[in-house]
Amino acid sequence: MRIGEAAAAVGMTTKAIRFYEDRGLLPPAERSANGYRDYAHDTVSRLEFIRRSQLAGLSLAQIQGILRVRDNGITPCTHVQDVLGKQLMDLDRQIAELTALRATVAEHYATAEAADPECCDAEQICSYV
Amino acid sequence: MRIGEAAAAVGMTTKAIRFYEDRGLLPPAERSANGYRDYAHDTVSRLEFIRRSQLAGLSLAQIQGILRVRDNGITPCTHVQDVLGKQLMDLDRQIAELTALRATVAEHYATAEAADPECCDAEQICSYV
DNA sequence: ATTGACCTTCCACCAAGGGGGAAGGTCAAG
DNA sequence: CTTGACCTTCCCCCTTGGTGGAAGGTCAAT
Repeated sequence: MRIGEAAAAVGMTTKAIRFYEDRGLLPPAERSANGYRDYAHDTVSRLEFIRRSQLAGLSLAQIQGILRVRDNGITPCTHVQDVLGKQLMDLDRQIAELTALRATVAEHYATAEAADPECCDAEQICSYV
Repeated sequence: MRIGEAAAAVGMTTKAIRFYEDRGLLPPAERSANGYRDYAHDTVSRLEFIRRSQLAGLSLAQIQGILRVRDNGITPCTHVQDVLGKQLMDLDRQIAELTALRATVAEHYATAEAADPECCDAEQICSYV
């Protein structure tokens, strides 16, 4: 199948598919006699795996790591578990950071609600932040 | 004061200060006879305001908006409250998104822990994602 | 007079994940 | 035989918040 069909099959753009090939997430495509990329059906599975992984918030680099393991003939289960574990820790860290930031901003907001606008000192631009 | 002194006073790089000027967060600097930027003391306050605002997670565009209001001679209190309110909503949205993503990833992770590695189907690369 | 520490401008680069569009080749249908 | 829909490679563009370096000017101290 040609790149446009593969793209339509998984709901990606042809640009994205070429980009993934360029980044090493897809092996260099087979070519038809006219030079067009010619994909086997398993490429669709691979693209769908990339999509599922992205939905799990994995970066292309992480996805590439998993695919490389699979391409070496090893079942990537252990590696995937590692990556998912790291991803969980990373998400927890991000959520904690955002939650802390939210508390700070909420505090500023409460100050701004309670304060007297006339007390604004031009020197420090704004005392609520 | 010269740019290096201003930078040292607030713990920024000279690069960052020129960048802020370029982005319109600072007015075009006064120049000494030799062409060097020559800052008045209130620039330091302005830079500190920028820093405080960044610590509250505001983007340079948002900070610029606040400074523009202040530069128009208006006390930016109301505008700042608006921006902080938007920031709170934005943070809540981001936290909700990350929390939902975390739940998804945790589910994948639990599946991976419970599943039999031998059931791995090469066709779909990895059934845990 | 020359070194060193400043300063100036401008241009390039980084993360991530692609999108836009040019210039050109290929192929089937009307 | 020409039109339209594909495909190819190529390079530039976007976001945000800067950083790095080159090429050159300025100034105080040695």
